[in-house]
Amino acid sequence: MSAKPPTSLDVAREAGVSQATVSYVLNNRSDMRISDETRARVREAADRLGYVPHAGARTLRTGHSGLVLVPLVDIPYGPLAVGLMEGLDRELSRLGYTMIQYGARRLKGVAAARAWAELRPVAVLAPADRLTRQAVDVLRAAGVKAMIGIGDMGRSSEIVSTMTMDHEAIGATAADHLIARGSRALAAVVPAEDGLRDMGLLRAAGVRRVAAARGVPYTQVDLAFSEAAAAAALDAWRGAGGSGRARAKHGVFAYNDDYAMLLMAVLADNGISVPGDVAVVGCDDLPLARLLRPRLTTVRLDFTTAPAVLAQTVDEIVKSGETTRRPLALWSHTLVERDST
Amino acid sequence: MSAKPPTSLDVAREAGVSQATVSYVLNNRSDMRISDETRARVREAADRLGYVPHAGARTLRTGHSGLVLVPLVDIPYGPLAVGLMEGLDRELSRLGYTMIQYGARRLKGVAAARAWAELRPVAVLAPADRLTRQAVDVLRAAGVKAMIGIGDMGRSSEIVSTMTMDHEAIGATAADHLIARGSRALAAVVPAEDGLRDMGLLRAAGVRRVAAARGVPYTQVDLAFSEAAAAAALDAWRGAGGSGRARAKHGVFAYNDDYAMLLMAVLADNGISVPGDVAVVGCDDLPLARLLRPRLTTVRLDFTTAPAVLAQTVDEIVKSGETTRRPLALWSHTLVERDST
DNA sequence: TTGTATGCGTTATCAC
DNA sequence: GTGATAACGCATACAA
Repeated sequence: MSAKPPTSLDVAREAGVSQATVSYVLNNRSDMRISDETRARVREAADRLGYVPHAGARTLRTGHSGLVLVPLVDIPYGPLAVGLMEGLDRELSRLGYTMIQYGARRLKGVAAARAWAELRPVAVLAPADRLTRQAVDVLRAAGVKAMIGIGDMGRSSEIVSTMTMDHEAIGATAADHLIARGSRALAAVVPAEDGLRDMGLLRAAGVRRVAAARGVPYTQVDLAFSEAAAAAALDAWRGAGGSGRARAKHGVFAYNDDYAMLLMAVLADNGISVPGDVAVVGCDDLPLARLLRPRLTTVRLDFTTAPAVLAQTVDEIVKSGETTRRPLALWSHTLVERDST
Repeated sequence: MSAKPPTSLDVAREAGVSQATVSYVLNNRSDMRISDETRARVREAADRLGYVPHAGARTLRTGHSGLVLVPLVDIPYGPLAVGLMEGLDRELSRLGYTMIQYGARRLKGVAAARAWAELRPVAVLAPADRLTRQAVDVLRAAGVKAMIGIGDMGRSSEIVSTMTMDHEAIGATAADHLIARGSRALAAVVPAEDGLRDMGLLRAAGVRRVAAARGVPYTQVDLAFSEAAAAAALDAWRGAGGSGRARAKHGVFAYNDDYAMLLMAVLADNGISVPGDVAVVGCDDLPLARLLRPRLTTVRLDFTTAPAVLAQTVDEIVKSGETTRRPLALWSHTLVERDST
């Protein structure tokens, strides 16, 4: 029933001027001297008609969309990721870009990249493992200027600039603290979940490194997120002489706060005292984890500077056309000591 | 450094055919009889050049973008919301639409609607309170066919089809269960947070209604998400004769699992036994909440059918051009009894 | 200071 | 079966 959306030509007719004048006025082009009276007439006409410019047409004409595509689909959603996205959106729009989340979940591999390329974004911020050689070629051929990988696990950093997370350092920080608080045997939880396992291994490597340097025994605990799995892991650990006669106080880095909560629930069920028998460190500083008793010592990740730096980086790469790869370390971490260590 | 992206004309030249033939082949138009050999040549040429069609140009020509805009920015992110979005993305792409998240956070009110309208989406699924009369006018004028509000709180359902949540029923379910488990005094937590308060009031209304029907006293507990606030609320409640000499067993519906965890932490700190002295019911069935001891009884929300129905509804409205408003009740809830009641 | 004309990449209407 | 051509809405070089 609704008529077709008004175009700039409609506005021109309504205001009694030419289409070009409408464009000049609505884009605030100061190099074209336009009388204030004409400006007012155009603006009023546009308002009256409810005119909204057609982004596709503008993109076609100008050759750039200002779109920044952020197809972060299967990242672990939580307060941290949401905060990062919100900040990024804010900073990018401040620089004149339009941030859009478009996953194209159904498409795998290079097909997904093609779907992204159809929108002719000026930049793509995607999980690093999605930016394969082929995907990057497709995107670059489609005119994408800046491509930044998020959450590098090592390999893909060869291809594009990547926002790395030094997971090993996180594990090391936790391990250092555990030893400082008296642990004489260390363990690290590695999640069994597909998307988390790689990060878990890196964090565990940090724990192992510290354990080796300090000369304390180290155990890797592969763990699915269920009470049953945790209980089984605990039994196995006890069977191996865990907190038994060895008498060495154990320290566990639980990968993150979720796993730490799982662990502490099972430890409590089995009458193992925290931090008396076992000390536990989480990661993320989730609001919920502070409600644990004892309160959870955790590694807090700080992304506050990331959005601004990331947006700035995108802008620079877009404007300079540079193709060099930068490593981006945009976060810091702090150990927050509470009662579980 | 990179040359401009290849166009369908480039593909035509490469394949030695006309531009129109390229379009026919790449769009699989069966009404035009094209020799298999030509088809193959075109496809190969497109692949070789890394040709990707220009979405903006296609939108301009065809008059429709296939874009479904989902500017859900400040909804409470959690496993539920993420699952809903993932399902919606899947179902919409199955129907040939392209789901995009674009918040335009910086823009308020009708300015945000204008930003959405620039993309000429075919449908917009937005928080119901953002789809004001004015915003709807802007979008409709820009050719948006279907507009669906998400998370109605009552008022805006007058304007567009809205996916409602019967929050009152959730509260009532919790209250019924609490009474069945022996509670003789009910309370409902209402979050102090801006985005949650309205929902909290609706859920609390359900508790109040059941309390009145069953003739048990009812208390509304306004609560910010902090241990200090919860401790203060507990003191106030005790001062008012809470679980003291009245001896009536109390049941609390804590709004959701997060607040339930807050509550149970503070109750434990004060030596109040759950469910002995106070029974607690949460909502959402968060994985983490199962780790509580005692395990948390909760109201599980089931959105499994929502994505398919929502996508189907969008498709029907788009294709029929209907403007009637439908109420959409796309979820169900179940009480999951555990140990806290 | 304002208007005219052209082209961006695509699809669709017509001839051939 | 295939190819030339127009039109979508906008921005801009150029003419007036």
